[in-house]
Amino acid sequence: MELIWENSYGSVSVDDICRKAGVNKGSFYHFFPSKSDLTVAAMEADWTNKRVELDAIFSPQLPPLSRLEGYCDSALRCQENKLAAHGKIWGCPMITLGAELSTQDEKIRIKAAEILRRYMRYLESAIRDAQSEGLIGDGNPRDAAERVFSLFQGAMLQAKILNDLSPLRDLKSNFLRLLNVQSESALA
Amino acid sequence: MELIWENSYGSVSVDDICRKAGVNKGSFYHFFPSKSDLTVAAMEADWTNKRVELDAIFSPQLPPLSRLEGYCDSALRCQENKLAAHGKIWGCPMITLGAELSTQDEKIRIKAAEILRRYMRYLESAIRDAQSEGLIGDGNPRDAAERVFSLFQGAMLQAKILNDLSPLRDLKSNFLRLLNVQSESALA
DNA sequence: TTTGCATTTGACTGAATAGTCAATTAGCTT
DNA sequence: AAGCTAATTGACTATTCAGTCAAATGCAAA
Repeated sequence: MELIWENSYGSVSVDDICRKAGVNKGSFYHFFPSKSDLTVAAMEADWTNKRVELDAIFSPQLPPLSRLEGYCDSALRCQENKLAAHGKIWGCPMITLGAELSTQDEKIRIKAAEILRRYMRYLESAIRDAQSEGLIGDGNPRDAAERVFSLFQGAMLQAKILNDLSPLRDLKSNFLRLLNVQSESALA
Repeated sequence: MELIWENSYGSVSVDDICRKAGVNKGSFYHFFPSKSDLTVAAMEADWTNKRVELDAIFSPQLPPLSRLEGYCDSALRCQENKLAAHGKIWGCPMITLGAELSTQDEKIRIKAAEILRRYMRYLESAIRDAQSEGLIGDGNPRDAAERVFSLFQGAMLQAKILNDLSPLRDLKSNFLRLLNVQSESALA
């Protein structure tokens, strides 16, 4: 996952993966029928790791808008680290894989779509809670989550391509704009 | 450009490109030092083509919010065509290339960033005109263009990965939400 | 200790890869 | 027609690629 995330699916060879994993090629193909299948498995494993952090960020114990704020902060921190360590913004691995392979590899596309939907579920639930507290405007929370996530993904990608974190810094206030925030104080 | 857009940079070989162009490999390398350089040239050529259409969509003769609407419509139509013809949503070629190669190929990253900035200039000017007519809220129009474009890119990518046009259908109203539209009638 | 299966090994294949090059051809200028 | 340069040709290299396989090893249960 690290190799593919840092570079790209197309530029990473099975030999590269085996070298990094300290494994022979025969072992690789003993467990995975193809590079594509390994990638799907790596995507799922990445989700399993990430989930722990996300469950904490989106804990229902936290005020709903703080959850969204925490999510933006964590994304910014993550990319700050990549930039500091490697000089490059890596973006979101699911999006990167999806952008590269959605037209070519249906299994990878489906897995990316599946995981993105899981991400959106966190947003949806935070939005629903925020609505019930009267913090933001009404409307289908799933649609709202979808558009907030679009903005998030887009900002992430823009940051990657411009190699500049600023699109990620304004994310918090742009989320609220998109959610018809009820009082300006929520922005504080 | 077509090959790379439909597939990906990594999956298209110089041989593929030569075959499609009806050209020998020697000729290719007579004009371009590498596949990467050809890609940069193809990106610029793609912009030159696209520009004609964009100049029409964003004509200052049109009401500013109609320009944004026209842009959303044209993006939707474009992806509808790809879906109908090839069964897949192709997304935006600059974003696709940028997502795949920004960490690996600096020349391509810079060209993608340059062209994305040109796109944003259309948005910025429409937003500034809309502000001066009192149609939308004030605020730095460049920042507003950046966030509208983030949403646009994100929706495009989400459509590609989900292989479903619906994120593109709500784009128009989500633009306005992001721009603090002054009257609901602007949504009509 | 023996049986049996899961895992590991590393050499191997055949195809594809980016890029080279000397020789040929085309087309323009004088 | 002669001369010159730009463009074209296609065979060539050396490397890398995904994927295979028969043989060897590890390991756990009986």
